[in-house]
Amino acid sequence: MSVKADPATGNLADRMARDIQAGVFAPGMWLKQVDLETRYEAKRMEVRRALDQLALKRLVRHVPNRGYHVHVPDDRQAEEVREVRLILETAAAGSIVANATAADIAALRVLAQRFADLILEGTLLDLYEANIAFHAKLLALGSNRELINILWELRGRGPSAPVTQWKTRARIEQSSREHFHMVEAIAAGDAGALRRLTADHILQTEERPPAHEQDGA
Amino acid sequence: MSVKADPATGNLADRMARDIQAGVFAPGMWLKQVDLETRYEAKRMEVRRALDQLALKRLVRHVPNRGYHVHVPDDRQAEEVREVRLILETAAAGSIVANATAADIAALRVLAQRFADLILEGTLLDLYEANIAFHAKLLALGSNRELINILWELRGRGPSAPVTQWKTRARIEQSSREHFHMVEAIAAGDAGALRRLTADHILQTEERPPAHEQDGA
DNA sequence: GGTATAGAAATTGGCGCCAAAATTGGTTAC
DNA sequence: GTAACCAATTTTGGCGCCAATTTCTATACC
Repeated sequence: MSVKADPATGNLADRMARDIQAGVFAPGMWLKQVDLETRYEAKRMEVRRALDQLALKRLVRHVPNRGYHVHVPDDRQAEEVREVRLILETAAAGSIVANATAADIAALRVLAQRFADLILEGTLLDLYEANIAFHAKLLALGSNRELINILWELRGRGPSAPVTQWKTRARIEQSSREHFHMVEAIAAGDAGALRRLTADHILQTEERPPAHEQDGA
Repeated sequence: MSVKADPATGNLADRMARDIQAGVFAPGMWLKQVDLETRYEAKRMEVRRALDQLALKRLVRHVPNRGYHVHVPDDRQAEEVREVRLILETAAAGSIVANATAADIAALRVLAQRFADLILEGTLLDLYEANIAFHAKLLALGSNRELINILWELRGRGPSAPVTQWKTRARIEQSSREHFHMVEAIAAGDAGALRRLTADHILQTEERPPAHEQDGA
């Protein structure tokens, strides 16, 4: 696919963020400004600005006089990010269920299906994009925009999905099943089930038999 | 007061952020680069970089070819920020209580007392600093650093305390009392009480009679 | 043969200058 | 007297150049 000619500064940081998340740049890799210039067809200053923004978001680390390299989250940080995501996504579950219209649910089913289809036919990058699309649509249903923003930002801080999360085909397929289960929970108006499924999805715990007990918090 | 000669770039953004929060720059005010240059004794480029960082943190807004102005959070956003803070700070309460040593509690008492003393003797800015110090020490007890970072950043996004939160002397005194109550809850090892007090502190609800029922989530 | 050192190439990062755009103030026409 | 228009000043923002620092390479010495 061709690189779109969209040289907006803010957009460059986003594009680079996506590429980092998608695993185009390996963790720890040094990002040389000249390379980025040619790769994104951007001016030197835009590259520098984008790198500063990414450094502020902790996606890259800045070492004075050495440059910027892709940040490698240690285990502790990864675990902490998961914990915060767990807190916030479960907190958002209520309003997601409350706000979802029939059209929203249909759209989510389409996105979940697209992800499922791409397991066989698509590349890992396609899969990554489809996953992002599903979760974007899902989160957009929440009523608290600040919460959504933070979650979106937080998603970038964890380890990139293709590299560490989707290690095995089985794991990807489980993710896909979880997507469908989440949609069904929303369709059923069952916020508690959505919370439970979201927690499993983030923590990547093994699939449970359908539980009926009400465990709050 | 003299401006310290600390021209670290990242630090400049923080100093400006503090000044915005403290109300030095009125909401909506245009921040002219030359003024900032002289005020902070910084180079033009540092100012620009700091402004970009603040724009990314949503503390200022950037209008192309017009400049940067202090962001005015609308009511909806302010409410949403409060909601997220509520979720996260109550979530942190558990580990705060668990981690607090006797020395920590003593330190918190000192900081709460300093705030109380400054109600009479200090300026509004002193009060602001003391409040920050208390909450910094409090949050630092949490074990999840990511959560602490987000909360700290979130604090900047809400309306500045002196301008909108501490409207009346009575309100400030209630805040001070709540500080002490929070310390006592920690000393007693009562996470539930700390959660409740934190919620009240953020929402600025009226003081309740000491409740005993267990209301989770 | 391996290591240390010096020189060369490359990379980052800062500074100043200048053009484009906007605001201000004054002047003129209606 | 008011409104519109035009000129002058101010302000932002981009571009290119160059210095400081680091990394790579080749040579010499142990």
